[in-house]
Amino acid sequence: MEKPSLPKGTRDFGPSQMLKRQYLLQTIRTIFTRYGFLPIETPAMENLNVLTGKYGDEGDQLIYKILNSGDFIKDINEEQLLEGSKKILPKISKKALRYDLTVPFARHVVMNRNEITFPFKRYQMQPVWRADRPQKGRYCEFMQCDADVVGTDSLLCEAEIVLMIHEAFAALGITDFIVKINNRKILTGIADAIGKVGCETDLCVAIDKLDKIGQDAVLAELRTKDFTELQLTTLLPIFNLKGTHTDIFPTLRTLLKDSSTGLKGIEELERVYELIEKSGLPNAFVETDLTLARGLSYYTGAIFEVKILNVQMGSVCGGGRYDNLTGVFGLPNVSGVGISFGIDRIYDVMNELNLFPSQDSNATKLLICAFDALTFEHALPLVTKLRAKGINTELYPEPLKIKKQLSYADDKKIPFALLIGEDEMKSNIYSLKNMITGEQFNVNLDDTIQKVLAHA
RNA sequence: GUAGAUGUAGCUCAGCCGGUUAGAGCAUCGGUUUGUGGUACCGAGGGUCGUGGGUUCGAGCCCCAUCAUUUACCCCA
Repeated sequence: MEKPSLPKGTRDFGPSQMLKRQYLLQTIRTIFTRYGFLPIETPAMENLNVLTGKYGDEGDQLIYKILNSGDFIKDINEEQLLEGSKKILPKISKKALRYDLTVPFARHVVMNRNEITFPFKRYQMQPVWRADRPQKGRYCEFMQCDADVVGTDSLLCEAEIVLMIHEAFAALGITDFIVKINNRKILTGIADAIGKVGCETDLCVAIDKLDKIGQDAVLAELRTKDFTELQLTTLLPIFNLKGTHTDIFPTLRTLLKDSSTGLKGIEELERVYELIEKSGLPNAFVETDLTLARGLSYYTGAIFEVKILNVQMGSVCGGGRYDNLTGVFGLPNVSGVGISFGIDRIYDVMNELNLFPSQDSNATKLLICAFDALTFEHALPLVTKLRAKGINTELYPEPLKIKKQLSYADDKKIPFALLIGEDEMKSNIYSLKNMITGEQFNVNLDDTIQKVLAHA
């Protein structure tokens, strides 16, 4: 006998988990809809070349590739094998599981450009797959909830993303969170300003560790990446930029005065702050974090990440603006910006903080217990009538011992049981048992309907 | 890729210095109660101690290997 098992980083969801997940998804869906986003879905798999090259080298490594059907190795000779897996990959795999929802969305936009009215706002809630090493809050299969708008440069979209995040977390009861915001143009500007054009990634990776390993260790790491002492000295003031955006931006503007890209980034961020404030959210939980870089290589403007405070968990939301994602598929000048809620992490956090409301109201309300075959038949039309009244009703599928049937009701937390024996069948007066209080009433069908509905 | 931790009943875990027949709680099933659950009491089933080798008179315990799980780093939602 083989023992069943699950691939690592994947999970089953039982009924109680699913009810909570659906609540979470529904809450976010409602808010996306309120902001004018409409749903689409795309296939679990994409052609491999659609996905590769969009996420950076690390990202490409983590894409699950699907082997070609049939004899996938038939066109490979020994010589090619020796060239290594990277070379033969395109020969043995043409498809892959999607790594995020943004790239498939860009692909969808390009393919449907003639039907789509721009700006196009869509949301998408589907699983994605990453061949990562699982650990706390990290899974190989997880659900993302994306809202993106493409076809406009307007910074209102960035501002509305921040508003949506606030509204979503408020609806979920999460109050201690912070939206970290940055702009890739500022990062480019910083690299320009110290004369390391194009090295913003190395820079960010190092700066990001400032809190963890300290300034000296960061400088040491940068030296190994060929940063000169002069460049590091120029960089130093940037390390100390702390406080609100109004504190940071004047200094930053001076530091980046020679980089037109950097200045543009500052200007954009300032406008986003202004729009958020004018939309009526003056005390937004937003913080400019110059060390925020984000690995996905397609971002070009604003970048976001949301951290929940007081909980040990990586970021639960991420997103940003991408100017050229549709461009790589042949549709230039369509800028997009979006946000992705990582609902598996949000689920874990809400569970930890006990924020899920009871989901009992979604489950069965009434269990009908028949004592024997005859009363079982009698119960059949009753079930239909009760269901027609909108009451979630079950008839225990076999007329077993009442003990057994009530145990089932208790186990499933069904609040009412309707007992039907010979006497009840003859009189049409049934015993309705309240499973919570233990009280029992003699009722007809109408009373049953009323009592059960009243309980809800 | 790097480093650590852990694998004992369906689940969570005890198991002393290496010593006789490997335990508990929960869960499951049965009974006390053949028309009444959740509480209580009684009882039952359930184990190749991850796997393979080694040391030893003797291994759940020590050593080696291997597999699996998990945590942290990197990176990410």
